[in-house]
Amino acid sequence: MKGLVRGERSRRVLEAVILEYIKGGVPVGSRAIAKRHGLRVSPATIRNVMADLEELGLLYQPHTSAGRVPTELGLRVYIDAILKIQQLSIADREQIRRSYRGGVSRVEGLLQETSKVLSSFSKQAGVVLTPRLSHTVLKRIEFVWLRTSMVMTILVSQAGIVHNTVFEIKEDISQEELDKYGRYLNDMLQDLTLNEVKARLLEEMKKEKVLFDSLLSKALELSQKALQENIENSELYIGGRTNLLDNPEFADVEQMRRIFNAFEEKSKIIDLLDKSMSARGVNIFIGSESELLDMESVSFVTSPYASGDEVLGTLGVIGPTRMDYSRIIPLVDYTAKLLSKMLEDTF
Amino acid sequence: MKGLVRGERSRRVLEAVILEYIKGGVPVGSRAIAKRHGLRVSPATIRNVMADLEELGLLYQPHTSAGRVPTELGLRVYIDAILKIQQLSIADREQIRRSYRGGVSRVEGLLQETSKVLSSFSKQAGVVLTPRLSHTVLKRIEFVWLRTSMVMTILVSQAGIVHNTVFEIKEDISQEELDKYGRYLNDMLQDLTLNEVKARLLEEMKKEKVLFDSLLSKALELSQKALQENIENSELYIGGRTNLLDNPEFADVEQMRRIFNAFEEKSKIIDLLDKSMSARGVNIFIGSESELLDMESVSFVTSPYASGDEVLGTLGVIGPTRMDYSRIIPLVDYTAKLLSKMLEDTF
DNA sequence: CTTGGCACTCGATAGGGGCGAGTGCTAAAA
DNA sequence: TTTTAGCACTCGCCCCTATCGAGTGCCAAG
Repeated sequence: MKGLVRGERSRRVLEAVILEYIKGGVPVGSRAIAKRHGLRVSPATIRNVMADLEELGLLYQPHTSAGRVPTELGLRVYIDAILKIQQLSIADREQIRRSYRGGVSRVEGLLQETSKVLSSFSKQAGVVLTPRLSHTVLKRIEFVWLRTSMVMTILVSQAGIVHNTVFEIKEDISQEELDKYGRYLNDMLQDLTLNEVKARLLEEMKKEKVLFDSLLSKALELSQKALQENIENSELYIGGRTNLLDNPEFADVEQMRRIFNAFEEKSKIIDLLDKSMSARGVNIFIGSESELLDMESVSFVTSPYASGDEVLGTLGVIGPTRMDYSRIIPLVDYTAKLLSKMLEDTF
Repeated sequence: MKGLVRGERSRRVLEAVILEYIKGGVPVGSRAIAKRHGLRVSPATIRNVMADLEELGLLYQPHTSAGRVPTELGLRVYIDAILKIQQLSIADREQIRRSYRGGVSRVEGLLQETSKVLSSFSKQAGVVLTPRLSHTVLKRIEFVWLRTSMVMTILVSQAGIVHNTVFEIKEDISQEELDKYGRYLNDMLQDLTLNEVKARLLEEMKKEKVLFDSLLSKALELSQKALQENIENSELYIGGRTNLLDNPEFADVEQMRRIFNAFEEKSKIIDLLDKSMSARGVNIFIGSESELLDMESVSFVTSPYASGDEVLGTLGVIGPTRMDYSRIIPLVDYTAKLLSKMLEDTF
């Protein structure tokens, strides 16, 4: 990939085109580049270089007499080989931390706040994927009697996420009895991940068939039911959708509709974020790379966040391919680390 | 209000203009009305009537040589005095009920699903306001030890809504102890509304000062903390935002941005829905009536929903003032009743 | 290899003309 | 008195054309 752009000058020109394009959003011409960016050559020379870059597929012209616009590949090369990722400035970091003042008293709130921080600092949309229950450690399970034969189960994960499910049971069970099951299960299942819990339950149920211990058996049955529903859910917080409306490339309504549909649908975005959960550090998807087909001009910058060793979820920024990567990449990186730290400190 | 439109014919014409306008979204002319709508008079006559209606402020002309468009007042008169609200068809009702199949296992899910149902049947945005905790009956309170000095409180309301708060306490308390407090409080507080609970706690704390029963005192202190944060929260589920993009009146981006900002902000919409919570039956806010200033061309159709006698929250449809009230009003009405029934049956 | 010059391309913008939907008014008909 | 037909008029919309200018590619000279 790095070999794609040979000369130092080519690289400078590519960078210049991209910077100008990110700033202005319109195709950039040779003159503009020759003037700014201190390349001490004439526009004509720039034009030659640009023609080369176009041949390589890094730039393209919307029409014959227009300036150049970077292609996805061009952006990719820029990000991988040219952009030097800087630290976020002290001032920015301070300001981000300040956004969290006022104390956040629920993980859900913390995550939601994070999506807002991401959006307001990037001027794009911010997203935060909540931990998938199946990978997190169970902290507590609780049964609540609602009405005859209806029981609610509440699961609390190590990270402080609370899930609940309501379901019907064949015969009524009193709250006292439910409490007993709860105590029993809490002793047995604490500090296992939900996937382990599931396995453990199956195991115990087998034994149980032999022992006919009805307390245990009922407890197992209950928790089994509760787990079925809860384990694969994952929520997505989205902040600053409206920021996207300010991007001139989405003035065309059709494009806009696609993105907002994806926001509403969520599942596609969740899938994408899920993928980047296993990667370490910041991940970037430019335009069609995300394979969210029909999302040509949208980029994602994502990073997983964790608590201790346990990777919990992913957060990121969604914006037009033409976004200020040099600022957003460090932003996402820092925010992920900060969130990780906050989760660690609290839970 | 009813007196505003005297003649039977005036009324018919107003109705005709509104129906045509709702259908087409463009100013409607005298010819169109004379042709359809079986008023057996000439366009010229219609024009005279229209001129009268315009003088009354029920219609207006965007410009001299255009047709007429209903004003907010015109819509108001139409809804209050002309529109006969019909029942939703059996087929529609059946289909709505069917949308809820597949079992909904959490109230949150049920409410969210309802916002989707509202949006997909209205082709507009659907909203559902979750019960405000302060008015609902407490079903259960639970404390979970997270780490040294950090405790999570989980509140379950009668209606099956689960809230949680995390807070720091001065000295560490073991899970066993927390359980004890929980049991104690559950006995004491069950079946009071959270407002009553709050009052009760204060009362007990006074006694407590005298008795120096440290179990009770700590329990009270804990729950006090938990309540502070939780009691006034109210969430808003919004479904089908993108439906609004299809309305030609929002082709202009500025208008769109305002609405989506309100969706993001939420608090304004929550306030509005809150207001209509005390009203009985369907409530309609046309354009500026909502006093969500800068929301001129947006209407709300809302209705409270309940479980038993207890009014829990509000749901509704948000769309352009030009929406099909004759369909949406019964839709909102039916959905509110259906949701009420489902909540009642489950919790 | 670089540069200035130059012809050329093509989108964006503005102006002008015609079209047609719809009006208000008037005078005749009911 | 009310309704209707007729008619002149208004004005947004659409299409066409002309103009403008940013930016290009190419060529020949440095």
